[in-house]
Amino acid sequence: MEVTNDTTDLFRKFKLKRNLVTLNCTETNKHLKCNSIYSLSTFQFNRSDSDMINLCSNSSSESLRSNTPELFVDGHFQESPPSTAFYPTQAITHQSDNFSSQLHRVKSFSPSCSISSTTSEEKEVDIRDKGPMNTVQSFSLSNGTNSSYSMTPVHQSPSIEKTGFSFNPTFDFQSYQEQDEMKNQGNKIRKKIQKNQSFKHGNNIEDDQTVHQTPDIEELKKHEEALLRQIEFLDSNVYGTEDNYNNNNNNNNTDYQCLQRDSSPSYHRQNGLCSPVNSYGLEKDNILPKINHTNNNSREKLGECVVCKDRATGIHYGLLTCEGCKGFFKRTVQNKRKYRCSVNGNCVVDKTQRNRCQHCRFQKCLKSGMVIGAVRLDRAPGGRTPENVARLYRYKNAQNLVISQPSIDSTHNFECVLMNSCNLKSAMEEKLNTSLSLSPTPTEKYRFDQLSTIDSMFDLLKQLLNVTNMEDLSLAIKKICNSMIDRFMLWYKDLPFYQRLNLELNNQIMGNRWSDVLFFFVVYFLSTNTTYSQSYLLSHNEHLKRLLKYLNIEKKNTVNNSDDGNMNLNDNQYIRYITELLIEFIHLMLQCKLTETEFSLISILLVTKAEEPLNIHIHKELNSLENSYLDVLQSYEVKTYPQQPTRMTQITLLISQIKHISQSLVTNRMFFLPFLLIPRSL
DNA sequence: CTAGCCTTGACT
DNA sequence: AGTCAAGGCTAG
Ligand SMILES: [Zn+2]
Ligand SMILES: [Zn+2]
Repeated sequence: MEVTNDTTDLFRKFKLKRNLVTLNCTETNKHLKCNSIYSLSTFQFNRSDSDMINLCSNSSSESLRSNTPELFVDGHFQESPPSTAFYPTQAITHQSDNFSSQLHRVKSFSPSCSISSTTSEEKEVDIRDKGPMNTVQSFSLSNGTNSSYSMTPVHQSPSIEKTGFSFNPTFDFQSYQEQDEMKNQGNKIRKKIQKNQSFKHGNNIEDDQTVHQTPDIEELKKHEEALLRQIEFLDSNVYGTEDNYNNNNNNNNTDYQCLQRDSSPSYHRQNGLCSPVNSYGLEKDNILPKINHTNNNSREKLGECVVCKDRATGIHYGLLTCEGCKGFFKRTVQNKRKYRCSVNGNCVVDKTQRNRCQHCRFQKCLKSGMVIGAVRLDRAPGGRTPENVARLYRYKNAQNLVISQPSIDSTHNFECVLMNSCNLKSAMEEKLNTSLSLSPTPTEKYRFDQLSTIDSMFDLLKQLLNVTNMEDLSLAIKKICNSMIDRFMLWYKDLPFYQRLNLELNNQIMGNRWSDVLFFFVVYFLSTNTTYSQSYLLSHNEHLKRLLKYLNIEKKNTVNNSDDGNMNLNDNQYIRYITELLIEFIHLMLQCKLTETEFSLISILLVTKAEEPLNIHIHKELNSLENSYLDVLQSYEVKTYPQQPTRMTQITLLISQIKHISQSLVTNRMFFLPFLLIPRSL
């Protein structure tokens, strides 16, 4: 491929059709590198000839993790599609039809891939970006030796149109870029950590860009496969115990219920190669109102718009909606319009009033589950819904079915609960209560992708980084805790065993374990964020300084409420004690340098530990669950850190410390303590 | 801007 | 040929 410096020339070499870029490559024995600036979006490679094309991920550690950037529209995050490989049991993911074995690694969200061709014939490689934008955003090409070229579709000369790029000129590409940049910071940090102690000992990925990545990948693949096998075993094991349990207790009428294991949505274990046909999981029987017998008019039988109750014309952007809401949603997303509610954000959205407030209408669209990513960036009409969007539909639909009880109603004013007292526990309880009883309004659960929970948690915490004023911080912490709890619940509900445990138990676990997980997240955030020096994190003075400042503010804000505002002398002693503990814990975390696998396993272990006084059978059930995950962790440690035989013990210690500290923080109403350390300067 | 109607294009 | 869910067009 003749490479020139002229980007428009480069563009001519790319035929773009919808989300498809065709790269014609005639280079011999050279390596071409394609990097998406969305460093973490997915690529799928199709090749049109039968020659061998090697596709390698440049940074193998990356493949373990996916982070598709989120869209930010009108004050709300739109979820990105479920990712792969973060939670062990979900490591197997959808895979495109065309490739299976060869591209196994690549399909899992590798940020950058290299293509090497071995013949001199012209090659055609289709690069299909499966990222959230559903479009190839940008590529940089390098021929592996000296020069590299980058292409960004925006702000290019009109000649691009020849190639089929038809971006909306007003599309603010830059800002999307920046947002992604920001959102990915947390991952960069973790990336760094992984690089330091990745699976290959001392194999620096970056030094080795063009050749010999294969061993890395092989290694990783093996490792992943091993983990998967283990997990499959784990699953069957859990099923087994369940069966045993059921067999042994046919006569016992306990409150334990085996939740429809067989009808569990298949997306959990969807082992790739799902045909795109009807794969949304949008089974009409489930989502359409059953009115067929009353009115068989061909127009009416679709039902009513989920958003405004007008007559629906089909499924648009993932939801059964009317033409109006469809168009409105499309215009809003295409033009990136921002609305503001002139009242209080609670306007009624129905057929007659839907045009009164655009803000509230769009909010309802989002809350109901319309998918921003389904609005095509390239505006190409026709065709089928791409897999990444279909996956989202599937995901939402599954959520819809799994959570039989309506979940957290985000319009409910939990913030008040948090503002008035620091007692997060009551807020949590309230959340759980409402989540059990309240109306079936679709909720925030739709807005956010389960599998990037960790990232979204980190995004929340990142908001605290630049707070300089203690008063703001105090407010922000409460807000963020609130959101984190929501996300925690979503995270939990997507764990593989959620559907197997009964609702009561699940709620009990969520109600008792949220603090452990949140606390762990925060400290993990602190310990992996490179902006903090070790001396800062371990300084008693810094801890106490911030804490006292915070308590003063709190005191001021709660003059009338002596219940929360009064810190007595005992508290002073407690403060010393807890600070000591916390610092010790942070120290341990810094030493451990947890990998993401460990991080996710620990999170799961935190919720699977059976501590509550439970029915003996349930206790057993939880125990075996915990043990299975412990086994996974154990085998992971043996494989990954053979030179650190005590690592497993260390992690067990970590877990017990987490539980101790977080419980202590909650009972003493000091849960905010670790949050105080986040701002860079106060 | 809105929303009804029309065109597209992948897939059955 | 028919279905579905994208986008486009345009009178109101
Ligand atoms: Zn509607
Ligand atoms: Zn409004």
